[in-house]
Amino acid sequence: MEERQQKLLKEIVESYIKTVKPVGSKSLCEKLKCSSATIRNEMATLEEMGLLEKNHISSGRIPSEKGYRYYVENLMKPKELTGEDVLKLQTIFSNRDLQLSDAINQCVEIISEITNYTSIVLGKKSHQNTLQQVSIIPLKEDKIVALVCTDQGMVQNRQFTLPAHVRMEEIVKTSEIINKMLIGTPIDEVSTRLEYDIKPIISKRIEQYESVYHIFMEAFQNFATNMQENIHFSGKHKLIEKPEYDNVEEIRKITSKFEDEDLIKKIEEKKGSKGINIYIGEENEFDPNVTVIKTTYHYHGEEGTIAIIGPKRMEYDRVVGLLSYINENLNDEK
Amino acid sequence: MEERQQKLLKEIVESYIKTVKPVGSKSLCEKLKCSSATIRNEMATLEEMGLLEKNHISSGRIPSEKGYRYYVENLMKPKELTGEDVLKLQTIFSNRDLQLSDAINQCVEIISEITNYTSIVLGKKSHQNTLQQVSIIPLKEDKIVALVCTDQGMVQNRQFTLPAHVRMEEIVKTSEIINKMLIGTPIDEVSTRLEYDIKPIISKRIEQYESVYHIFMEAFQNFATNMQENIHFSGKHKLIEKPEYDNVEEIRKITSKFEDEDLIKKIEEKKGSKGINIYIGEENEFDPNVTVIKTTYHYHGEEGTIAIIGPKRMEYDRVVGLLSYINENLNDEK
DNA sequence: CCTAGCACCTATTTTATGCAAGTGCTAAAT
DNA sequence: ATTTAGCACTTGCATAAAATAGGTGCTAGG
Repeated sequence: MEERQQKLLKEIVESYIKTVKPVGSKSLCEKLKCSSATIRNEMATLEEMGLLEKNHISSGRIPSEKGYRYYVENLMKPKELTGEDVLKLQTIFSNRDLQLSDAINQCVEIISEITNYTSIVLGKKSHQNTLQQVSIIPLKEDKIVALVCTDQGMVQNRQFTLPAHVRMEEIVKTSEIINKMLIGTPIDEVSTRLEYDIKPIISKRIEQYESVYHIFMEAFQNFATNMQENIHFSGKHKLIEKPEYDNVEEIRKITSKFEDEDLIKKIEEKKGSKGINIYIGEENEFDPNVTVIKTTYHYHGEEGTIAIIGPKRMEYDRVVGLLSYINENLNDEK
Repeated sequence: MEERQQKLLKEIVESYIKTVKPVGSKSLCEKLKCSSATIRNEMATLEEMGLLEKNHISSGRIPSEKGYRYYVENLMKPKELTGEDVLKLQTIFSNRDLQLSDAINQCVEIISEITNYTSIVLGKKSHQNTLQQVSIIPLKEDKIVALVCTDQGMVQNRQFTLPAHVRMEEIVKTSEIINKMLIGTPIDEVSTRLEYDIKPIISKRIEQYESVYHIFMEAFQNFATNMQENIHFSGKHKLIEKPEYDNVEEIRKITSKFEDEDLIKKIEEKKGSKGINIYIGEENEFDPNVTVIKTTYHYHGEEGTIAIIGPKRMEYDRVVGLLSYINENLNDEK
């Protein structure tokens, strides 16, 4: 592609991102140092290539999805974060006493605030966590709380009512056995080890071992579930405040989608490459009118996805810059 | 107020709730067994009383806020729940192993589903909980997790990095002292007791007692904070799908409000009477175009508010019926 | 290869018009 | 003293017609 065409495309994309108005040939004369007629010719060829679109036969051009993609891959320069923004993020990252999950959640709030788009963190998993301790706390009546804590300090708890004939001591004894044998086991292998290592042992010593086994089994499964179901949004309203959302139906549609957890999870499931992934319009499965930019973090035993949702005319340079920074700072080097 | 006027108001309110269309005099002839002219006369007097309004000089009447209030207080009969709905709610209430908070959250989902309005649970507090156990779990390096568990099985945890010169044994010893002395203390008194009972003791035995004291202090404050900040929404989209939300600005406004936690909390703070409280339009501080109906629950040591947000033409009879049921079933008798 | 000029499109805004729904008032009926 | 019928009048809404603005494509000349 010729250089002037590239420059033209770049100008059109950036102008449209800024103004949301189809861009006409006249407005670019100065920047490209040629007449509107010349620009119209070039525009026509860019349109033939599928990089530009017209709303109606005679209004300015807007970038097509293919146009955005070309822009993202060839023309855009990620923007460096401002010192101010870096500072905001660093204060979160460096707060060592903040539970990691909370830190990430706060991080997403900041992202939404500085980008002005909707952002999500989701799919938190903890499979690099290992078991640190199981605790049983007896309550009154036949109730207990079972706690699971990992080496990274994640804690989940679940309440149980003891089945008839199961005595407290048996539960406690089992928890001690688990603590003796399974500490250091990756958290997502615990269920398996529980079945193959622990069950045979307690079956010899405990009468109602099936019930006891089930309690611990559920406690660990609860851990896995709670970890994965976590979806944290920030700035839902930012998206619908963009001027492209100028009709009621469209807003309702997107608002419903925000509440559809299964759909949100699709954002996470879509496998991309390392680093930053960009899904423009039809490329993403969430909504054909938005762009999703996401990255993953693997940090202190927790992993998850951070995604930003904005209109297709997203400020790619700023968002990519920001997510790159986060991606670099939130990944343990191997 | 004359009986016929009451009946007229009732019909108008109920018709408007159903159809969202201003109701004209003709449409009510049959129900009231008189001519449209008579009805027009009565309407005029109801309007003078401030119970009805007109959009423009000549379109049917709609109820004013005062009209809704009169309806709610004098004309409406709360609707009994259907057996089906009762069943749905009972399955939640009767699941004894569900953490109460989770049960309430699920409850709110159901409420939103069966009413088709937005619902919230908020302001969960735990001041009837008493301390059951404090646990310290050491992690690698100088990190620890401090756990607080109440007699009702609520658990909160917080991670700390030990300050220099503070040894693990000192923390553990302190936690033992707390467990010996403070078990059974109402959870919101623990901070005070920590200062007046525990601090003097450890100051004699532990060198860096100020640091140790601070860790536990923070752990308990963390408990209080986490308990109170909890806001759980369900069905945000239900409200904006109502036909009165037919313009973009209005939808954006309400969506922003949904994300404003301080504003949401005002719903809880507004003190009302026991039982069900109804705030119509200007009467609530959330948004003058909606009605908020709320009730509180005090159940197994947890208390909080459940609120339903809908348009002013809310189906008061159904919602009040539902919330009454919940109010009855979710309050320990004194 | 670039540019000026002009005919031509199409969306948007403005203006005009007719129609539907409902009211208020007056006068007659009960 | 109420209730009702009749009618003039008001307003909103929908539809159509006209004017406007922004921009294009093409042609011809530099």
